[in-house]
Amino acid sequence: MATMTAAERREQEKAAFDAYMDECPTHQLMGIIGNKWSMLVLTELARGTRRYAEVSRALPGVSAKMLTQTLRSLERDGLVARSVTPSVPVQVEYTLTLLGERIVPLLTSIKEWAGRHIDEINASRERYDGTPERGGEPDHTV
Amino acid sequence: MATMTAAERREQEKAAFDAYMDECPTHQLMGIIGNKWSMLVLTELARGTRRYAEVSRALPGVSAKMLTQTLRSLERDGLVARSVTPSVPVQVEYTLTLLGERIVPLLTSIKEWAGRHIDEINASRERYDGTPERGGEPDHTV
DNA sequence: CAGTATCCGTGCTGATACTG
DNA sequence: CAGTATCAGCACGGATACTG
Repeated sequence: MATMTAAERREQEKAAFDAYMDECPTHQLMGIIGNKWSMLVLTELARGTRRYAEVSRALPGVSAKMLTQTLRSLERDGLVARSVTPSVPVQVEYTLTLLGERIVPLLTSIKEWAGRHIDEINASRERYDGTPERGGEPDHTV
Repeated sequence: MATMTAAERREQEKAAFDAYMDECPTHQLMGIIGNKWSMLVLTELARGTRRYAEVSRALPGVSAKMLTQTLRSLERDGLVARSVTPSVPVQVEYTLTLLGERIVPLLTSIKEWAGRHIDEINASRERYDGTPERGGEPDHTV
């Protein structure tokens, strides 16, 4: 059983790593909040219960498809609760669940870090993008 | 100038929102750490300076292309520093910058939250995926 | 109002092959 | 060793049209 080439070993390691990645809680969490609209929707719902159209209005860039998809996803993950009132035009309300409220502080942390450091990141990007042809520039601007 | 249809108003709001989104620090940050390998690479480098092949070995699932791309991206964002030693086979080392080290606690927060709540999320997903056909089930399981 | 259905472009991601 | 280059798949996201 120890008869295994290095290539086979690598294969196995990779497969194991892939399996690990699929189960990696962090990676799963990033899949949840890493997409374009989740954080925005969560942030809006953190302000209070909202109806579908209210969320839509708060996020002028979102299409109906993406909003529904995001909301469904968050509902499936147990972060958002959906309740339907069967009135004449049906009324659907979205609220943060307990779990959903528990993620808000984390979102706030992320937003705060972003706010505090994004300037530095953008400065770095400009340096990286803008100075490839002028190699002599000293780093005193940093 | 106030002559504007509701549709035009919406158009403008949407354009403004899109512009806002592009500059939104949080959204930018998610673009940085939200992709597949950034957090893993950052985490590995948080353990210490690593050479290209060392990072590659630590992350058996990553292809050379993606590793280079991720590393370049992080370098551009000023989170990682790349230093080349022109020895016979060139030696390239990657280290976290000061800014890179400042993001580590945030990454840790994310990982901790994920670790503490992923079970609940997965339970919710199983409930959501597994009970569509049995509608009569009361909610006492929640 | 609150969605669903469909089509489609872009970009992220990866496999493979090649290089100084 | 540390990449680069090219090709290809597919999921993400969006525009548009339609529905109970």
